[in-house]
Amino acid sequence: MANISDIIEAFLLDTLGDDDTLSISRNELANYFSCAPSQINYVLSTRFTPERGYTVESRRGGGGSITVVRISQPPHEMLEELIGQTIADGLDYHRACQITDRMEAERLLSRETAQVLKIALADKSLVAPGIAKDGLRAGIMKSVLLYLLKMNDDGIRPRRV
Amino acid sequence: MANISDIIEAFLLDTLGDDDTLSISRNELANYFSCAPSQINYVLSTRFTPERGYTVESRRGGGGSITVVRISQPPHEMLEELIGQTIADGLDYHRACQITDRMEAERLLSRETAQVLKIALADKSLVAPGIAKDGLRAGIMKSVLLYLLKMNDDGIRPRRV
DNA sequence: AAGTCAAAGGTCAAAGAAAGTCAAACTTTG
DNA sequence: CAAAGTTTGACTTTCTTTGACCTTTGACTT
Repeated sequence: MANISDIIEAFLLDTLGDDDTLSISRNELANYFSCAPSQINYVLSTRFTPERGYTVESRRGGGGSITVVRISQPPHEMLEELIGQTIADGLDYHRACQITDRMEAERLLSRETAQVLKIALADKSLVAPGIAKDGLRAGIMKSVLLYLLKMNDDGIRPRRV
Repeated sequence: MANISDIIEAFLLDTLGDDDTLSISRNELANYFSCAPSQINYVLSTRFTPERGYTVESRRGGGGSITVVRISQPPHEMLEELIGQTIADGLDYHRACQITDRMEAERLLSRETAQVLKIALADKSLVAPGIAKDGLRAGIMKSVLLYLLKMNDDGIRPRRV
């Protein structure tokens, strides 16, 4: 955690607090952290992405600024979107973690469940000689997402399968 | 016992002490012990395995580092037993559900997590042409069980995998 | 209204900083 | 001696930092 990017990310999240929008000046921020202004763009484009539930807007010119927006989306919409992305063509572990983290952040999964799901989807867990793990992962993830979608749609508490 | 790997292992264990996570810089460590950086990977992959109660996380790039996470100090008997059975010769869905239910009953898993796990282990989630699903299931279940040793042993907050 | 210009922010690629992989060489051990 | 375990180093991948150059915008002239 000794890199500037993480620190700036933390700062932004903290400043954001419970609000869902935050406007700042790129130059001021860069100055505050004594880094190149483009560093701010780097942080924004790697951490405040739609995948993680954020959007960034900005205006140039005098008095311009950057606005970070937390996206709020109804659960089933988000799930559908994630399912769409998952079907595509396999899911590597990294992306699987992103999706899981996102679901956790959106309270669609408890911390524990998210954790266990990640374990289940890890390369180590998927012992499949000669089989594309990414495809396997996609299949599992999709099932889980569909299950959550269903739960969510009819508000039923999870029960025996 | 005078080989570097053992010494590094001892050092890490000692530094870990009573904590359950330890972050270090691979290069610094290698430098400290005057060995090749990849030696550290060797130590981690042979000694800090899930079987022995550890997992390892890492990040590359500037400010990157390696984190060793202790899953469990003393292996828990019931889980060990289950793991043993699981490794044996594959796991059909039915048996997977039994184990999952048992874990739920033992309060090792919440209802939600148990549910999601079952979904993940269902036949239809495991799209693997020509691969023994039972073997796959065993691998996944084994990983999850190993992970759970930690929550059970010391109720520590789950963290990133 | 058109032109000018400084003040924002944006882009991109190169350099730097870690960590990961893998196979070959070497050492121990049964 | 053969098998198993270690050690090394060359090469790869991923992530971060920096800086040079580009585009947009609004205010201020003329």
